[in-house]
Amino acid sequence: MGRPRLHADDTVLDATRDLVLAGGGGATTAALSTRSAVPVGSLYHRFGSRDALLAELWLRTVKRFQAGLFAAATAAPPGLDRAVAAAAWTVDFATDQPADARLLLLTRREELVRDASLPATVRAALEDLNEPVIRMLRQLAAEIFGHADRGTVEVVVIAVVDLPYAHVRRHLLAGGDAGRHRPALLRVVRHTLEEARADEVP
Amino acid sequence: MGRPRLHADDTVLDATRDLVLAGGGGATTAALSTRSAVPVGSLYHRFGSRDALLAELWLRTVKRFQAGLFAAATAAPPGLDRAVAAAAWTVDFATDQPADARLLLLTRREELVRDASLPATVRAALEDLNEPVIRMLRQLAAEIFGHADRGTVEVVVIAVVDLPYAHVRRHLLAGGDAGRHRPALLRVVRHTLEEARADEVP
DNA sequence: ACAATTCTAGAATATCTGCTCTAATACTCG
DNA sequence: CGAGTATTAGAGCAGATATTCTAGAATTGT
Repeated sequence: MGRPRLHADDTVLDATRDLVLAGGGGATTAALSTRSAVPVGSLYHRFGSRDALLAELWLRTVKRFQAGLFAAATAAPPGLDRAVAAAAWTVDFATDQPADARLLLLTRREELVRDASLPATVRAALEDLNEPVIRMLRQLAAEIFGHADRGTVEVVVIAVVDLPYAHVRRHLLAGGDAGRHRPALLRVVRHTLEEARADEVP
Repeated sequence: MGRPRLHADDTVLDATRDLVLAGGGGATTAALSTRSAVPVGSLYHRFGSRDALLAELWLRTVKRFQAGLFAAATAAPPGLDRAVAAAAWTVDFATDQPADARLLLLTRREELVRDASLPATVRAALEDLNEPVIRMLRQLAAEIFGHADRGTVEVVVIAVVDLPYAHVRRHLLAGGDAGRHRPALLRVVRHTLEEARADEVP
C-alpha cells in the first residue's frame, strides 16, 4: 500500500549523528537534508519534527549500547566479575562503535533533545530508557554486597558507570585510544568495589 | 580616563553562567542583557561578541578551579599525600562553588564556545589552559613512582582526575551532596596509587 | 571650562532556522 | 487498469537571534 520508502531511517540518523558530532550547531534541518540526500519535507513526514528526529537518534544509540552491555553482563559470572565486565563494555563500545560512543558519552540528552513537545510514545521511550540498566545495577549490588540499598547501589553506579564514563570520555576528547588503558581502569573498578565490600562488613 | 564602568564584568559572567546552566539555549544576548541589567550594546562594547563572552566565562571558571587545585597540591607533602589532596580538591570545589563546578564538569568547552573567530589572545589562552595541570600530573607521577612515563602518568590521571570526576558528576547530576562520600573516594584514590606502585617494582 | 575618551543605551537590521504547504510521484490492491 | 495511499520534493514563511549603528552621557586631564 502506497509508495515504498526511498530512504532508510538509518541513513538519516547516521547523517544526523555525524553532523551533531561535527559540532558548532551544524545539525540544521537544511544540513541534514543535504547530507542525507533526503528532502526537508520527507524528514518532517517521517519524524514529525527535528526534536523527534534527534530523539530517535538518541534512542537508537542508547539501545545499541545497552544491547552490548547486557550481552557482556550476561556472559560473565555473577558478582564482581560481572560488574567488571559491565564496566569493560563501556570501553569496548568506544572502540567498536566510536561514532555512537562519541554521541552517547560526549552529549547529554537534554542538550541534544530540547523540546518536551514530542510524540507521547517517544517521550515515554526516553523516560523508561534507563530502567533496565538500573535494574541490572541493583542486581549487581545484591550479588556483590548481599543487599541492594541506596549506599551499595551508589557504589556500583560509580564503579561500573561513572568511572568508565569518565575514563573513556577523557580519551575520546583527546582523540586517543580509549582501550589502551583498559586493564588499568578495570583494576581500579574492581578495587573500588572490593574496598566498599570490605567496609560494608567490618 | 573616560567614563568609568557602570557594571562589573563578573556581573555579566555570573548572569551568563546561570543562564547557560538553566539550559535550553536560554543564554541569548537579549536574555543576558535582561538578566545582568546591562544593555546589549554594552555587552558588545565590552566583550566583542557573544562567543568571546562565553570564552571569558570558561576562562574564569577554569582559572578558579586551578587556583584551588594548585593551592591544595602545594600545601600537601609531595607524593601520595599530594595526589590525594589534588583529588580531594575536585570534591571540595563542587561543594564550595557549585555553580562553577556545574559549568566546568557538565559542559564541554566546544559546546559552550562555538566559533573559532575569537580574539587571538583569548584563543591562545583557551589553548594553553590545561598545560599547567598536565605538568602537575607528570610531577605527581614522578614523585610517586620515581619516573613519569605513559603508564605511570595514566594511573595518576585515573586516580586524581577520572575517579573524582566520576564521583562528583554523579552527585551534581542527582543534585546531591558531593562531599558525602569524600572519605571513601579518597581511600580508593590512595589505594589505587599504592597498588600501582607495588606493581611497578615487583 | 573644554576636549578627549570611554561607556551606556536600545532600536533597527540582516541572517538564519525550524517548519509548513501544495503539488507531484510511485507503488499496492481490488 | 484505476483508485487509494504513502512518500517525495523544495520553495516559501514566520519567528528568533547575533550584531550593528547612532546618539547621548559621564568622567578625566589640561
